Amino acid sequence: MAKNKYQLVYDELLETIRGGKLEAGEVLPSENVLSDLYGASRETIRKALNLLAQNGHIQKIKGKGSVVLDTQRMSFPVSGLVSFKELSQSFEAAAVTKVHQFALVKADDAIASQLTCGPNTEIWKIVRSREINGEKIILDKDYLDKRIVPYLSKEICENSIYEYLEGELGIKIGYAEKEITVEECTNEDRAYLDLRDFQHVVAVKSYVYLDDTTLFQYTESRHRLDKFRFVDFARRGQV
Amino acid sequence: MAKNKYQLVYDELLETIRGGKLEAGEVLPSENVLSDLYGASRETIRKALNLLAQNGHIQKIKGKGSVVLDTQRMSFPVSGLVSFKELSQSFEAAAVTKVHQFALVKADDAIASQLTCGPNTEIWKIVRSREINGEKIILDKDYLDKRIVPYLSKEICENSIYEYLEGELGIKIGYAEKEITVEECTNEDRAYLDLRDFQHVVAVKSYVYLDDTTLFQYTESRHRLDKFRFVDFARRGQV
DNA sequence: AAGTGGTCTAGACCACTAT
DNA sequence: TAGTGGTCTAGACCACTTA
Repeated sequence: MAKNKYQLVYDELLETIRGGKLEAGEVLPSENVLSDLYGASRETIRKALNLLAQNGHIQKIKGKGSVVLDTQRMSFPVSGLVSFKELSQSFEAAAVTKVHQFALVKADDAIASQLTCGPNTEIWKIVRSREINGEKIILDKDYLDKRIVPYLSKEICENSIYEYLEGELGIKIGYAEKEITVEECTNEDRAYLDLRDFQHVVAVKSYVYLDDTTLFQYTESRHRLDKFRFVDFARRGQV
Repeated sequence: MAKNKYQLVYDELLETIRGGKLEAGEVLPSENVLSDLYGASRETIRKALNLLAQNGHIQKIKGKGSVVLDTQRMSFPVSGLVSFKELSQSFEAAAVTKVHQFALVKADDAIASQLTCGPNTEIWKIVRSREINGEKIILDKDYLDKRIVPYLSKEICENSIYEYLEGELGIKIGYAEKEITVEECTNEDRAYLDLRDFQHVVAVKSYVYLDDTTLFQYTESRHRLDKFRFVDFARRGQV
């Protein structure tokens, strides 16, 4: 559970916002009031509020207060680091994962360059398709460094790999670099996806790092054009 | 100028990283050392370091220090809020902006719903194409609320609107919501862009807000498929 | 054991917004 | 003028890494 005081404040405030107890446009209690309310220093309260601001839930206005933003407008953010399982829960749609390939392979040149590891490094290779409302829409190709993930199974891949890594293995994921481009369909895309007559797919390539800056995963997620949507919340300056 | 102490520290540290004085993998001086160095309290130093971490320049590791990340790997980030002009400067390519439409119009229903303003509100409508290396690749359609931007000219649009808003008018942009999807080409796309025989474009829709949560701009940026690239840096937890 | 970053405090002064 | 958020300080204790 949230053992840090600022995370606790963050969670509770987010809940009151999400729960609709505060409408968009209303202001949160002032920092001093919250400070008394939670028995926390003002800086600790500010830490929680700044997190809410970063994630697009409030806007802090000098002299006024912390205004609640309309978070429904764009609905859920696909931004940041979220796994497919977390995503599909927002969908509320029937999502089915099918594992097409699951193997432990030696890194060839292509993989080695993506994971910046030596050739012959042992790598888990997983190919999965994601079916939503009866159509195979997304093709996920994952490569995981076995030195970091010693064990894996087909069953885990049918569920959520992230859930396993963070929950079971206690692996702490630090950050990721993502690139979104549009590429021509490959034969692999056509084999595993319901592509209709689209000539292109949206390719999302992710490099995932541990807390200690170790690169341990490369993922290529290929989406059918018409079903792709990416939402982002961005701030101009820094918080 | 950076009048805040933590911004000054941020700028200087970023410069030493960018300038190559620190290689990827090396560690910054510890927070206590930087604290002495800059004559600032440790919390102030931490504020600067957390900004560097958020923006993907360093990774802070407990017990070790602040490790410099390889920021070249993905090259420039298109993420966050950047205008086309800032972007094209990174390109180093010949970028030409052509203004196709520049007019003050009354909001019709379509625009009014995007800008959540009443009908008949006065809106600047600008349509521009962006040419890179001799090809018209991007079509930008901007709608700006005249109540916020009282004056605008074709010349300004040929340059950077953001530069004008922030520099000349002193408008403080707070945040933006962005959505990336793929759409079928319209006749407008075909008229203004060198589309070859692509059937789709990447559509980036942005809603831009002021510091005080006023929505004042809606922009639709339409990119030719093969030239689109979006790079993102994401952290799992919060900083 | 020494050094690192992570959390938290109690207080200060400032700039801005409301009235 | 009173209240708000923004910056900054000096100090404390903790968890973690390294030697």
